[in-house]
Amino acid sequence: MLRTHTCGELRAAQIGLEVTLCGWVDSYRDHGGGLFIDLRDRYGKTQVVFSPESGAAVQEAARGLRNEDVIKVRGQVSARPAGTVNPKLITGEIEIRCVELEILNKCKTPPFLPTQQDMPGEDLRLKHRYLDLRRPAMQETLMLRSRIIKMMRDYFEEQQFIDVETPILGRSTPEGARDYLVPSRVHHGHFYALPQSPQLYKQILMMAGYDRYVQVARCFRDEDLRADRQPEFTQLDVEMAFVDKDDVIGIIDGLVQRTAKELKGLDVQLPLPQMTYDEAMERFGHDAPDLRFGMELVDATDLAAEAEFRVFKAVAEAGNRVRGINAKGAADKYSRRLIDELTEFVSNDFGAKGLAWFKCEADGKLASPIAKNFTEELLAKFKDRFEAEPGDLILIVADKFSVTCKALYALRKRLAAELKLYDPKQMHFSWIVEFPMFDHDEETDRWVAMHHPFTAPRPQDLEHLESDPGKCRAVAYDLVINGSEAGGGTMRIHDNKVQQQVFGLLGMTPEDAKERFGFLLDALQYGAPPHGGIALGIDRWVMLFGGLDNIRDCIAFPKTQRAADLMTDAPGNVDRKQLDELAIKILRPEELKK
RNA sequence: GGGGCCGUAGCUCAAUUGGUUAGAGUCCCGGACUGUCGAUCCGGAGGUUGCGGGUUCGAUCCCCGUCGGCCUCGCCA
Repeated sequence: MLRTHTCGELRAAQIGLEVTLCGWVDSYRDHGGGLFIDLRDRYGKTQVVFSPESGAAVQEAARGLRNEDVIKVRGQVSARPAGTVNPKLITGEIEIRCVELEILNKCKTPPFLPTQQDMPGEDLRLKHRYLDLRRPAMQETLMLRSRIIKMMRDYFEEQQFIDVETPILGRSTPEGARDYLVPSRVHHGHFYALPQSPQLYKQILMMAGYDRYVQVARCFRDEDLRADRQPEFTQLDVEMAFVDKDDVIGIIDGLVQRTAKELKGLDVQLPLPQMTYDEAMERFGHDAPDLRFGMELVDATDLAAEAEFRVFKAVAEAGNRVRGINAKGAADKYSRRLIDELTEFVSNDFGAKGLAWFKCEADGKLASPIAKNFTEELLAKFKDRFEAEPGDLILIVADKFSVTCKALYALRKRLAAELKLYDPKQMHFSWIVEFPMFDHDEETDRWVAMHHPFTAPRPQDLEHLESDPGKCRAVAYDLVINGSEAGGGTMRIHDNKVQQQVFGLLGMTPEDAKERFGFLLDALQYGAPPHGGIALGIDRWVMLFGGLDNIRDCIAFPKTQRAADLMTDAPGNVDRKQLDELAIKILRPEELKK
């Protein structure tokens, strides 16, 4: 070891000890006579003093030190003179009187300092990630990530789970997300796909008798990125046999409780609350609602039908919905101009044709540009329905159910943030259950699996699997933390016939199904136990428990929105020779258009 | 593929209605200073205003294109 201690460990108790520290120069203060260095490593900072006692040569060398130089210092741990103790540093009672200095690596003037107040641009941070990762905030996040993963591993090991690794090079299954493909050198024209998740492998493991499986699994999806989405991400993948959904939920409940306690000191009451998908859509317009605050969606379709207001009436008569939210006390905070902004917001991105609004005046009456289309009596009914009080702002969207969901969900989320309806430090955990088995794809007029094609329908819904797929509910459950999908799972089909039936509903011929999933259909006939599981998004857990709003800050080497790594410049060109081995030819853009 | 925001000194930002020599803090360089901890003080260096084109007497500012970063819709079984 080059060092005897870290920069975060020395205290008054070690005064008098001769120590050697290594680290980065965090800052330097040259006073001519004496010179001070804060030496930094991931454990903390320690002040190093260079004075005439250090010797002329050492002091001279110290004078040349600059930020981010990597040095080794030897010296005695000393009490700081009275009045110079620094309470901001955990090591602030002591300092090292340096007698020997070695510069291990001189740092060029860096493009930015890990210690600077103003955050540098994200492109620069990603390009020089080694500098960015030196920032204490990044180091804390990666240490938190490490703790979370360890906690998960410990927890599942205690419960007799076995960690099994599954292949990274697999077979493409064109359902779901776009695959990352890897060309085969041995089989020209054939490709591996990187796993979107280890789904089928873990199911096969259940059939193989490994009835409690866990893996920290890297997953790949070639889709566009978002603040909370990376093309490669990490899941805690779990699968269990001879269980029902309550067993899986129970296991995860326990993990949530322990994590919240150990990381946040929060006492989470179990079982975590559960809400059905239908209820969530009705009350919040989304399958991952943020339950840290109220402002629920209110239905007023029946009242809208009574109005002389054509927009409302037409929507109600067409069987669509008129719904809204009541932003308590927000009437004064939203001027006409700001409401116009909200209108633009819901119409540009969420397909709403407009945003109707009422302000509840001091006299308790609802005021609005559209109020003249309503009788006094009807306005009073709206007021009651939305439980409006003076100062409240009611915002209403009239449209297809799905549009009201999207627009009001977005509006609710935005207003809650703007009105500070929740404490950002607060955490809320819940389950959304009983998702639909299928979504109807308008474009292709086909049923598509809402979760994945291996999801088991509820036993009571088996009968209308064929007759009314849209009504069929799955044994599915999503873990929602603060309005973010933090995990999702299902019980799986363990019956060959049901699995074939579902494949059929998804538009696969028996031949298609055999070609793509023959191994699964086979395995289901050789002793497949009832099983189910879940996958937790580890990056998102880190984000949520770390109070961060960006998944890139939870990952050591993330990709930009265009899926590039600015440090290594991946993806990059490859040699002609490599392509030849793979029998791959790159088309020019104009050739591709054909 | 669509919508939006941003790009000015190494870094973080400013620059009046389109106007004359593009500024500040920090970093960097030189100097001063015996207790600082966002050290202080003095001096200095540092600019293809992302790139290309256009409008104009004149463009950091307006227009078009392009590159890059971010947010978002679609997409994400």
